[in-house]
Amino acid sequence: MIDYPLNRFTDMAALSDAEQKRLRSLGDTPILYKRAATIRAEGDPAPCIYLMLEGWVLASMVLPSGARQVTKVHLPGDILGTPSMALTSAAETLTALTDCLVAPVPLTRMRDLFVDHPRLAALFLMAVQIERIALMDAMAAMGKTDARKQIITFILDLHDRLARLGKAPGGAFELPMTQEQIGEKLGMTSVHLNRSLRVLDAEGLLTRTGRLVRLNDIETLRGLSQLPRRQLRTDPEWLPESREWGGPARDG
Amino acid sequence: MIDYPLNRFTDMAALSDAEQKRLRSLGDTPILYKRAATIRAEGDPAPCIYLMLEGWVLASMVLPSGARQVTKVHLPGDILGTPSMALTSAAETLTALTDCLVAPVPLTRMRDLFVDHPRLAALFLMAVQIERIALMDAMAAMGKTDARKQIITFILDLHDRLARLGKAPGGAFELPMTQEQIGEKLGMTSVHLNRSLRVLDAEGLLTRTGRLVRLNDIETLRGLSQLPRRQLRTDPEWLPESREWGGPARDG
DNA sequence: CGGGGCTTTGATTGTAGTCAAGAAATGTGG
DNA sequence: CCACATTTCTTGACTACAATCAAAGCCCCG
Repeated sequence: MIDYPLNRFTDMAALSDAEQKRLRSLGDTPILYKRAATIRAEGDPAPCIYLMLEGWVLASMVLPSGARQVTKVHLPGDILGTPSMALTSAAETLTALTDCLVAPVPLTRMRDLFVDHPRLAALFLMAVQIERIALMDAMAAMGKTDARKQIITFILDLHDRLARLGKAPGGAFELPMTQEQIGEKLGMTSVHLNRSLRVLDAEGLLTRTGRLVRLNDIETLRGLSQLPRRQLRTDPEWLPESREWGGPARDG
Repeated sequence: MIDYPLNRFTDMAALSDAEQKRLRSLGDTPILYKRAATIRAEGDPAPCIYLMLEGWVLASMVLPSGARQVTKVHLPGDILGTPSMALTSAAETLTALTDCLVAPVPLTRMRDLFVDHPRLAALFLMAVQIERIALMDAMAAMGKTDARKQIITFILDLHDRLARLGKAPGGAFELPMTQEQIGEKLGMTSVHLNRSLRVLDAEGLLTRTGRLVRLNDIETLRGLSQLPRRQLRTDPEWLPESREWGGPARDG
């Protein structure tokens, strides 16, 4: 029974007590990874996924050329490592950006979730689709947008996700990534990223003080961002009904 | 009961008779869309997903700037429109590249699938994860790769998917896309795509005759492609058991 | 108070975008 | 089956955004 942000699920539908309990008992005892630790490397066996409780985690893959592409910046409440559910070995490397807390969920336990709680399974599927849309959006930004707008889109996305967790007071937050890593996310070199960042700084749109980023004019930034605002479907009529009982609780 | 390629499911696990039957009765009567028809536009309501039986379909999104990004080229056996399951309106526009046949599946019917057949629900989830990995790969190729290698990766992916359907005899296939559309997929202008294509042609790696593409040296091309070959997890031990009975058949 | 990673800046190169126009292919109607 | 209209493809000339290479300054941490 761990205290874990359920927003990935509750954003889309109300959960019964039994469901909340089930989700909270889904993960094993959380593990603490230190900053820069590798949680799981590309190619490793992938017998579990992870619920993220605290910290920042980078998901990335390395191409044969040696170049690294960051595919996702994960925040608390995210579910890590799910793309690899369908593969014999992990598709992405998961690296701790800060000290962080993650609870492993053996895939065999996911089976029970699918059997006992079709509603939670459906919500899990929706969460995955949301991630997929995030990838589509990132891809569109990369393909069709110049560096400056891409940075705005990225920072704004982080801001909105942190704000939902109450972690971006006054439009400011700590960004624990090097410019190299941000560049690897956006598909540009750190040099070019740096220049573009200072342009944004000079324009007064955002201020950086060390790793602290402050969005000075969120509305203007939102206007410049090239992505549609997605509207979550809450309580879709196709969701299966809640089940009050959903199989034996694992921990008594 | 429609004849539909089940490879998206059977690639990963054997299906019981009941399961096959259920999948084949999932879709409504197939609809024929003519070339260039819009199956569903971005922003439309999205009450269903689609099973694809025949033809080619493009999934794309348009940015505020007016630029279009193609997010996926769909082939027979694919499941269309699933990203929008989690949204109030469709995230992508689905356009028929050729005359094509698709069977709509109302989302309410997906609910029954989740309730009656947890095993099929889990396989569906895995199929979605595969799509997500495809997006990650495409993203990596865009961010970290030059035009020539990106084209190789794209053509090779199409080839492999068609070959699995027996539609790329001798390493050749019809590609019913304009260079503009291919450019919109790869994040480059049609002019630049054209020049890069002719380079590949001049190098002898691939031959184009009208819309017919022939891969002359697949092994060399595969070596140049910058993506890892993903290995599907077949029959993962965490899959729920088959159910012989899975709710009332819809059509008797 | 070093030292190593990170950031910043400059100079130069190169890949890809833009604009434009002619050629080829494709589709349409008579 | 041909003639015309419309896309699509191809090519050239020029521009610009981003990569590369290199070095200096900064800052945090031990």
